[in-house]
Amino acid sequence: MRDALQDWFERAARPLPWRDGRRDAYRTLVVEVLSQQTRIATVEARLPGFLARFPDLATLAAADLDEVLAVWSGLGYYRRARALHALARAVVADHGGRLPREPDALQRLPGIGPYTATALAAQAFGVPGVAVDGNVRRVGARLLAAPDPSDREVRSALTALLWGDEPHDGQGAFVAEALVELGATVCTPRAPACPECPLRPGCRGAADGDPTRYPAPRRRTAPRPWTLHAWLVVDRDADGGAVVAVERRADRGPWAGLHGPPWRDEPPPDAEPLARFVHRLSHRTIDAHVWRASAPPEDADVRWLAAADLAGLGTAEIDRRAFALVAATR
DNA sequence: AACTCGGGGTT
DNA sequence: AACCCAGAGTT
Repeated sequence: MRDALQDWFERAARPLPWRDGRRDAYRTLVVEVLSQQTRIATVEARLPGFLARFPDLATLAAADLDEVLAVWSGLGYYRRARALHALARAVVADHGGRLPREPDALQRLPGIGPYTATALAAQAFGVPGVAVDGNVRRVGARLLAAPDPSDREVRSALTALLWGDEPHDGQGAFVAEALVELGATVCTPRAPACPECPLRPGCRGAADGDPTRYPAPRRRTAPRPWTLHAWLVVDRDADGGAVVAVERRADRGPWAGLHGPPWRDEPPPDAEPLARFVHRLSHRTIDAHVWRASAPPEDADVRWLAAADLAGLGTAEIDRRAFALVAATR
């Protein structure tokens, strides 16, 4: 079965930019962290910019956190950027500047969980294993015809199917990546292409006739409503150019450490409404109001920046949407 | 085990 | 409007 998977992978895998034969550990790390809960098309688009600014682990470790957040702007889950920066510093401090090879050691680093540790060890260092992400969880659930198997059950079933017992060193470095690829391109959520699947002979879900019954849809907590008011304060600097009040958020909470206009639970007094939009997060539905205020909130510690300077800051999408209205204040 | 944390593509 | 994305960290 492992040979069938390998044949399929070599024939059908998407030609992603990082599948070029170079298995540079740092680049693989960056790809994996960027890929967490993020579509591959987005990773393809943003990887070059990240690597241009932080071409190696030492450069990343030496950078300021704010520079990393700036490059991460718009990607979401900004904790990943903080963790990746902390990881680079930890590897320099504790591992001589080289990533450890073993999954257990990798998982002790910031931002590296069970999936990324296994995937990174496999792709960067050839350590065979089954990395269970959302794609592989679906492959495993269908293989077992199980509505909600644990990650351990999925790993165990796939290990048994592909190796018989334990992963063999040297013969399965491709497996982790191939299983994810299979879930992403063949064993898709709504319309799996079972005739193309190298694992079909062992798949109970396909044998039962409707593999899309597995896994059962995840119960999600409904997004809670949240109302926020942006205090957009536009002033003139000494040269008459427009400058806007910018606040850096605290280091915890949503959009930690990113820059935006001051956002508060209450609108500014005597303010002119500029816009209102809905901004959706996975667990929040934000009713965002943007006001032109005459002054920042009293508790705000703001910097005054021209529009051109905003590009170099770490900002979230909701901030960009508010700042885009500065032009409307003329 | 349930929440938090982004933003957007697919169907 | 669901559903989910090459998940990890915290409570």
